[in-house]
Amino acid sequence: MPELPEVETIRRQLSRMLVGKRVKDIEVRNQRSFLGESRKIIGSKIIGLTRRAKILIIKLDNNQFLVIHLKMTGQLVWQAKSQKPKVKSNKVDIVGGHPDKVYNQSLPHQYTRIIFAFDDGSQLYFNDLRKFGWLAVTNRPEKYIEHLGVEPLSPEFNIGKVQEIVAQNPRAKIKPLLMKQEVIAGIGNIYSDEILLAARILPTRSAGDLAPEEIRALFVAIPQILKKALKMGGTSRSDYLKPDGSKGGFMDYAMVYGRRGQPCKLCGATIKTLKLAGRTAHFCPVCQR
DNA sequence: CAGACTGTTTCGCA
DNA sequence: CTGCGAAACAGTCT
Repeated sequence: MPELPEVETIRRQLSRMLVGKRVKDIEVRNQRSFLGESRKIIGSKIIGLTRRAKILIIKLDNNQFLVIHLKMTGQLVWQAKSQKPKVKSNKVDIVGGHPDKVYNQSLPHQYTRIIFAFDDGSQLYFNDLRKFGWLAVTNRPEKYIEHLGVEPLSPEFNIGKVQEIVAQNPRAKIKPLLMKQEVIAGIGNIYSDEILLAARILPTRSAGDLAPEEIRALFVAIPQILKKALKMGGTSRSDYLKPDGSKGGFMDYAMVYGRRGQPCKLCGATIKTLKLAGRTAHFCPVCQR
């Protein structure tokens, strides 16, 4: 699924496409993908999009909100009036997981769970192969985000905050800690691996064992990696697409993620993996200590 | 062919 | 506290 850079990319693109449009109709093709009552936003106008962690929040003009979590395989693909479907493959190498081809077909398709129609004839498709993602209509979007930790690209994310996080979780392994949404919001498996390489820290290290200079390296690496990914439009491994149907470009820049057995781009040593908290951690045994 | 894997999150249990 | 496994689900990889 999209992590913070992917969701932020989607937010920026969708803002341009959706703000000012009125919701004309909503087709719920999979009931479990939709929470709340869709009729509460039919006829309402979209006035803004915000993001918290990996959650997208669309504000409407009647004090209702559409809250979206794409989870593992969710996509939001927008299509202008009477245009041909824009989902198309490009020359990104697929490393594994889900191939393009299940999603590379005209819309809607068998994985299209929700379809929004707007007053200008454009449409927004929510596709989700594994059905883990969801959309919710609510007048209290806070309840979906109040448990989340600091936003890593906000001013509140400073060196003191990182020191505090480490001090409060001394026994936690650093990779699972980075992915803990109630601690730092928005980092998932890909970027935790990339951040730890940039900071030269092994994923198995305990937070409490980090030297002050390593804590500083982490503080620098977190926004640095996330901003770089944002600049590339996010990472497309297989499922993730930007709302215009194109792919993110970060995968080509990944230093460790998805590169098991390949040479480290920094030192040439072979990239290794191990399982940590149920997730695969990729790391360079030479660069990271 | 079976079992292991996959970008997430939450919950129960050890 | 910490961490693991399982559960939502569907498809590919080994």
